[in-house]
Amino acid sequence: MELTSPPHPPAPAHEARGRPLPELALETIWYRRRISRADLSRLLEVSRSTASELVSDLLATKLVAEVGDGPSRGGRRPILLEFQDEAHLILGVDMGATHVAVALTNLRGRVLAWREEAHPVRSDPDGTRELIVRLCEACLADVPGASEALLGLGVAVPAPVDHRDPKRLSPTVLPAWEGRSGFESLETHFGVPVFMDNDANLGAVAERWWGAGRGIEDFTYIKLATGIGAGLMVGGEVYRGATNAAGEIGHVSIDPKGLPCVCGNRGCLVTFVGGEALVRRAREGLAGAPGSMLSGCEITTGIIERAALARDPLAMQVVREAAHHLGVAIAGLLNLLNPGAVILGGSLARLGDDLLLPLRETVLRRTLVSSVAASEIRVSELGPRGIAIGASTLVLASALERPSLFPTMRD
Amino acid sequence: MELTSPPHPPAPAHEARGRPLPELALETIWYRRRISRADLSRLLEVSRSTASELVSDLLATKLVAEVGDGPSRGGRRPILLEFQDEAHLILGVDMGATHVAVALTNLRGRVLAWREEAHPVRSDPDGTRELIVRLCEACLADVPGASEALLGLGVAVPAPVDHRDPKRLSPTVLPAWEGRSGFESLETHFGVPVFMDNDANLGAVAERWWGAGRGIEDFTYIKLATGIGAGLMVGGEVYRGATNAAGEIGHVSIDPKGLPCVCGNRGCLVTFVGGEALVRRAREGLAGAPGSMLSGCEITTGIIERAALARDPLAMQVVREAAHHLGVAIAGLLNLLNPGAVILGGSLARLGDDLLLPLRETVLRRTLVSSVAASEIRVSELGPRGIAIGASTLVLASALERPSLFPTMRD
DNA sequence: CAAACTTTGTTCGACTACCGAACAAAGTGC
DNA sequence: GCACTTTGTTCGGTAGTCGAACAAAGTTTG
Repeated sequence: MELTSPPHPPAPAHEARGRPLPELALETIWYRRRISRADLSRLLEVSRSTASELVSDLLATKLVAEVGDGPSRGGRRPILLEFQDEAHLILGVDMGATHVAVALTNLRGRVLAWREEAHPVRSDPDGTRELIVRLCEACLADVPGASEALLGLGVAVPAPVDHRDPKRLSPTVLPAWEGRSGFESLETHFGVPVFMDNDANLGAVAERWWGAGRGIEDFTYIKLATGIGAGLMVGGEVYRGATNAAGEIGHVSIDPKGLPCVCGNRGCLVTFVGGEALVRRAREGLAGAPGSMLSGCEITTGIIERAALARDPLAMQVVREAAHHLGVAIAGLLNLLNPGAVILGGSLARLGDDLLLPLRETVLRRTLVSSVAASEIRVSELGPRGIAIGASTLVLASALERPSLFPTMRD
Repeated sequence: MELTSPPHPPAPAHEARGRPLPELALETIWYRRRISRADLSRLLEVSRSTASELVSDLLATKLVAEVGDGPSRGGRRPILLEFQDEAHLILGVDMGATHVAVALTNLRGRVLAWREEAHPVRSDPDGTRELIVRLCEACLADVPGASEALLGLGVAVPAPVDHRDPKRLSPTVLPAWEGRSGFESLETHFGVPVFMDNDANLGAVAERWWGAGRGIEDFTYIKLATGIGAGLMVGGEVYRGATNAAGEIGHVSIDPKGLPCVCGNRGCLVTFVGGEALVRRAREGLAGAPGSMLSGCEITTGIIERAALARDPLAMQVVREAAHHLGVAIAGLLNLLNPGAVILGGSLARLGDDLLLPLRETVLRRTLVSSVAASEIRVSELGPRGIAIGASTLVLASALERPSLFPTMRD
């Protein structure tokens, strides 16, 4: 039997099987997608009789089904078991600072329906909650029978949160929300559990399961948007720090004599690479770049990105500068955390090599050989849907870890 | 029954008991020091009959003994079981850049014998290995019967290491050692297993078990000596990164336009706060401080530290400047990692408040309120013996996790 | 002080999860 | 055609854990 990793995400811990066998069995079948009882018994290191017993329980839950015979390996042909990816559906909500997006996915992270809409999330909690419900229902309406199959709802919020308590919200970042998410209403409305986490953390989760972080235990995901936040993946789990505030890389100073930042520090990364900083630098550069695509319009980060993709010299110059500053911060990150990869997400990541090449150059000049050798700096593989997919994955991961969340495994 | 934490270190995971009960039982008795069968059954959440059975096995190993009756709580008085701290001894070796120190400890981290000696460790591998053996034997000779009771040997090395393979050593930091530790000879010489880890990591371990990091799951230990390194404690475990290079905080840049560093970067923390930087700053300041204790002698970091403790103005000025620079780096660390504490070790930590007060001032000015609120910056509680104690603790932790290391539990 | 109640620790029968051996079914290879 | 493999099931055995019952040694109440 081959033990090479199949596609996709976190392999169940093969070594010390700490958890109950039924859970490990379900997780392993999900992970391998198709597997025989014999292979399962070898992977879990239990006897074939035990594997058989476990499987017969799982068949009863309808999460696993027999799907015909596999190829013989010199003896009787194995009966293939397959995880039923469509047995349940999950709603993943990306609540950004200025927009809301919703993905309806199956149990393999595939997006079956998608909705997004601009909205002043920061200032309008009630309207945001209504919008979330509306977009969710629109997604559910796209897929017949979706409401009945719904397993749970995951929400990515642009603020530090205690992921164990989806009711509360940090009041310092979203003051209008008064410290309450109000997502209990989602729970009652859709009749399923609601999970919540920080957006950068969920970006990291999504990349780990389906994107550029597959197979990497320790990496850092950096979301480059209006603000800058990081999701730290440590040992395959999100690292949250002592008070859920880990990952605030935007307020790491890269120049102690730099401009003052709202946070009280000077020369924060966000004052060089944040949305407002990019707009400011573009404006400053307009005088020296008369023919630029950026002249004569209201400059936004979206416009700068588009102009850079169209190879506008001024926009590219702004991006290049930002990349160099980002490089200084990432060099420090590499020295301190020695991650297996750095994955860039957020809107700025769309620029690909225009961002990566100057960034890598700065990093190479500024790190110890040993630490950067194994480190790779990449852009997100999931693009703008990554955060919503991560929110959905949050529910999936919880369910695979604690299968009692599946209605058919509760009895 | 009270569930408040007794003194000391990592409590065994009470929740999901992932590991075999005999191991958890031993660990719990070690942790509580004295406990009855009834209390043990409640802590482990097993029946009293099972607890009784587990205990009778442990009594046979001599690691646990009955030590009379405890106070009644309204019924029959409990028989107290006590972990036998002196059942085995451990050697902890602190291999610094310029010295070797050895601690002989019991199973509670208490130092029973101590030796140290200056030595050019970097350039003389063979002499260092001989010196380690000599100091270890001297320690063993101090305690009657120590050799027979020896459980294992832990070594702290001043370089990144793969702690799972004590034979290899990073050749980039200690070139004369040619990538080999040669510690297999220690294994055969003393007839016990040898464990190895990086010195900053072991400083963190020691503080977590016995010092300023007790009860804190996530903290950062910073060793301030000739070089500057950090041990990152994440979820109660040392975080090593993808290639065992995590914690290189000395080469995090705090000023991108600063002096070039040997690592290729500019303005590394070590160029402001490292041993050579302190000496350089002291020399530069001599002209403006005619009566200083530092004039007229060969300046070393040790002398600067002593002068600062004696309140010499120039030395204090050098320390204050270093503290401010360190503060910039720590502010970044707090924003990025949000640790529950930052613990300063190494020789510079002896200065206590002279270092801490200016440091805290800089940090307060440079961090988000939320992240620093729960974070505390402290100095090591273990002092110069911390690293050796950490090396000993490495062995202790391994044995409590995998009790088959105890000879009496092997059969 | 006796009676009632608590707590501790042990004993013992029962249950559960898992294993290994044996076996039938269904393949491959010479 | 025959020997050998692999798969999946059946079934009796075993180790680990539990619960009930009990004796021993306390405390509290009247």
